Amino acid sequence: MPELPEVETIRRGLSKRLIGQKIKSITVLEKKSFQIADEDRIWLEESVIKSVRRRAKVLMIDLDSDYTLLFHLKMTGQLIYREPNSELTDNRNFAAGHPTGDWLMDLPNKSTRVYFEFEDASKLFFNDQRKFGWIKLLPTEKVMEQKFLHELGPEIVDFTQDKIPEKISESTYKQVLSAIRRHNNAPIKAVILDQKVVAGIGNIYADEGLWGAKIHPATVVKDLTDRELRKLLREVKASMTRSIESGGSTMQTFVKADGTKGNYLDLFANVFRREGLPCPRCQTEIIKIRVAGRGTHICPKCQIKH
DNA sequence: CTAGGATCCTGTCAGC
DNA sequence: TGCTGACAGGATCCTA
Repeated sequence: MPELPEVETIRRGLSKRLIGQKIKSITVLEKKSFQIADEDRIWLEESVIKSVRRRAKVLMIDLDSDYTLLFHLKMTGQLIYREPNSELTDNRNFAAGHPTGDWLMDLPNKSTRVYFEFEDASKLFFNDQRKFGWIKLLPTEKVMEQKFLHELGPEIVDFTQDKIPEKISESTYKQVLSAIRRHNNAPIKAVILDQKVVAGIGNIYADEGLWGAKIHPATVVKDLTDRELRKLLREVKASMTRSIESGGSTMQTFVKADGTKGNYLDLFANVFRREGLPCPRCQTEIIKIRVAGRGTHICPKCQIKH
């Protein structure tokens, strides 16, 4: 579920709240979600959080023990930070990730897999309905050697900057285009979802970018020009930027000011989960199809297969 | 090497 | 009201 913009939103939110905090205790309710050996726990308890980083969809919390906690939220992960004795919507609190009502519930609940308590009595809950997500611990200097991080393709731009860069660098274009072209017979949507080709694109931003570039997701790579592929990367980047700048999938966007439930996709999405609604460009009804084994949303008029 | 499908899990929703 | 199957904002593993 959470893609690069969602994880970046979490990074920004937790960075403000966690740096300098000392871990007092960790409660593991689901072993599968906490892939850390008992003997390595000494690197966690009593350690202080130094920084919060991100690479692709992986969140990294660096500790003063020179170990790093790694989080992957996969489809249904959430991170929920709560101050003691505070109202749920108090802006000292923070929740982001898969948008469900867990954000507003007493915690831990049945989806809570692991939670951390800090010295000031604040808590960080890792909730994950489907249990695909995980937490790992590695020496900080070994983090980037891990296969799943080492093999990642480039990010389109550096989204961790406060001011997100306007332009994609020429070296990134070249690197990503040559990686895309290694999959000449595959549908373009499948290729941009491959984290080894380009890091951080998931189902939402794939659909949004393809709509922006007017490319049918089932078009095979060899039928696309470099110009079309460059346009696609620009559109993905624009959609991700709008998502991050609108606050992403946070509790603040989930609960509207009048108390009703909002949908953060409304803040930036043109096609994703909008089947049956008019295309914002040509008013044709958006349809849902299957491409690369994933639900896929397109405008059947704007996005014609080559 | 690439391409495509099954798989890990829990919950929800449409259709009978 | 059950029940059943499809599906879900991810990525790996297996086979051809």
